[in-house]
Amino acid sequence: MYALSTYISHKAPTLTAHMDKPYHHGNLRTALLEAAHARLSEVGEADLSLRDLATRVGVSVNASYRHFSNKEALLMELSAMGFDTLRTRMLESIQEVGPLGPEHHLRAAGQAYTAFARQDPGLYKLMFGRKGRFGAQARLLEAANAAFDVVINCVAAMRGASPDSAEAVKAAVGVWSMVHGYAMLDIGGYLAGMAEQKRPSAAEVLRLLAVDA
Amino acid sequence: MYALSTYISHKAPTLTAHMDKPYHHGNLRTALLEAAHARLSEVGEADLSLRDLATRVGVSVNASYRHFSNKEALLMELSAMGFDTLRTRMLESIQEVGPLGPEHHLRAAGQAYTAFARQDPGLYKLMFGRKGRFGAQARLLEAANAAFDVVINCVAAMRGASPDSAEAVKAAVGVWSMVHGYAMLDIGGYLAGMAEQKRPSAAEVLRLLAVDA
DNA sequence: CGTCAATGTGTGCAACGTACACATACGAAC
DNA sequence: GTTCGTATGTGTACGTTGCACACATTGACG
Repeated sequence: MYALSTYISHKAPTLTAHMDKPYHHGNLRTALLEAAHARLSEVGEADLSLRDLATRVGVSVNASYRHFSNKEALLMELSAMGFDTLRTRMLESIQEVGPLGPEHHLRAAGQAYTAFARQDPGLYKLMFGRKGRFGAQARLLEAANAAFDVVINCVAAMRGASPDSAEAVKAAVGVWSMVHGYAMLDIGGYLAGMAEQKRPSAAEVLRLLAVDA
Repeated sequence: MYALSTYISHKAPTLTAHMDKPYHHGNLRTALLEAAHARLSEVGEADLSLRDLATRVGVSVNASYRHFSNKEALLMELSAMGFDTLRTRMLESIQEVGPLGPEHHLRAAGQAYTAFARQDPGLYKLMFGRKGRFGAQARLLEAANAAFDVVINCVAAMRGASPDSAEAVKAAVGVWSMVHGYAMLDIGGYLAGMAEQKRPSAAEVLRLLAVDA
């Protein structure tokens, strides 16, 4: 019934007299985040309820308020973790490519990016719905910027420019826009209605970009 | 207190005995849509409530169920209207450009597009959050496709290809992705944190596209 | 062994979407 | 013009939600 990691608690929780369930969960914070993540692939942010999450994890609703000040805080942390994962995925697929040059790196990162969005559309939508709602949250901001830096570095290398230069950043914003827009249209179902031979792949769309110009 | 068009009712509503307010609103459907639209610029979809809308329009909550089967239906219609407006804005700005050629037309459309998103970020987010939630709604689908057709036609003209050709559609998806992604990043506040001289304008980003290649 | 901070539970509240029964008003048929 | 059906409004009620508050249980540390 529990997610796997639920059992991997740092402090082994003791059992009550009825010995059926420990009073302390042992890893509630992580378990809640995982439950939210899992649920997001089924129902969409609007239908995600704290009560449901708590029940699934086997705990009272209010226990979650010991770990997150409110629902928004939980979603915020989940979003930030999403950006962390996205960054890792891009870095991994860049490393797999090896020393073939920055344009191959960018292509690989783009591929990893759209793969992430497609694999986890609920989380992806959540990630880009958080910010700007009520001012930037530091944790989320940093995670998002760290992911963006991967793109900037690729683009800067392609142009032989510094990652701090305006031209590199501007081009990187263009790349990010393209990939993000494609991912959103895709997971939003806006491409699904098109005839197969007219629907471009992520790679085809990326090829329209003149990054090194 | 009412939105302007609230008073422009087709059937002039009669007053009750107390003569302070007509029993029938006269234009409730439109008034609700307008109220929702207005509210969206202040609070975001998640905090939009039917009760609040009804109160603002001066009507009981359940009256709205005579015009929309549920909240989602109202938002769906509002989204579709958004796509209608977006299409109109693009067409208007294309017409203003005149016979300068398709690349100028595309640029103008892109400009109108991002302007629309910036002017009405709440509505814009709503529009792209609806579809795919539970299958396509015909009305919404048509409106979205009609707007997309404007882009396809521009791109097809630029390439001297048929709007039905796969190459035109694929390139148009690329353009749409780019503009949509940029708009989303912009109104999501993801560009706001960047230094001014590093933050590209919509036009700069669009210039990265090799549409006619 | 006693105490305290961390972490859990139970109860309660206001707001939400929406279903159901009923009230009102307008237009068409007689 | 009265009658009557249909469109459109209201009132009440129910289940669910996020969250606040008081209280219970536990493990760690003196």
